[in-house]
Amino acid sequence: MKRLDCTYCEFKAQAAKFLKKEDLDTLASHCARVSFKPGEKIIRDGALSLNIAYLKDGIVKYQIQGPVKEQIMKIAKGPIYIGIPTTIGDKVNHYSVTALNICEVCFIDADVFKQFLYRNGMFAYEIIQIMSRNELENFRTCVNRVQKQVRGKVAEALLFLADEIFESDEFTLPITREELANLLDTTRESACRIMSEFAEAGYIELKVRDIKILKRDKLQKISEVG
DNA sequence: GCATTAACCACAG
DNA sequence: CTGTGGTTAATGC
Repeated sequence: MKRLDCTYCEFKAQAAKFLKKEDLDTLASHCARVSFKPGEKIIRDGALSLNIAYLKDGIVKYQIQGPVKEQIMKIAKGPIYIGIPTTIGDKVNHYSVTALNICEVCFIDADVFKQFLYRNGMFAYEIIQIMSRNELENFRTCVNRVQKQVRGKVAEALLFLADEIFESDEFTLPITREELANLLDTTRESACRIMSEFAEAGYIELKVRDIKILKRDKLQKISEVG
């Protein structure tokens, strides 16, 4: 197995910058790096979790089993921690995380991770900050999902993908229409229709999965107003 | 009433 | 898996 060197990892988390050399060595020896292909599950709902998953690179979707069907919670991109709540919060995973493209993941021994939290205040603070921001964002997306109209949600999602995930106004949708609809709490038909509508209006260029944002200001407006 | 929004159904590439 | 069209129910003037 290839030896890891966390000290010089270019995908290192912000929090890990507060770890000393010896801690990083400890981290390296209690950490496994795994590569995932699109569609593979990095975190499996219901499975025992003894490691904190850190997504070094790649795009993933979070999904959770609801009373009716599996729900996509969000799309996110590395480098980020993807498994803190599910590993610290319980022994068993409460959600799944699936790779949408090639993903590089480090699985950190949960006990080692906890030791860092206990002993290193700066490290712990960084983690708390990440968790706090996540919660704020969750509140935000929660109201948006409930109060925005579908048109606004689609516009928002397209801008989110362009700005946060691909950092480009031209990108390929990493999920099906069905999944996008699920993420936005609507139906495939509505999502399809609204995207066609945007294309018709010249706000975007649409070639099935390939999307190009042409009138960002219009989408911004629609996203805000609903 | 009338318009708008969005889900549901059906069907064709 | 996508894209559309028709229908229907709910909601707001």
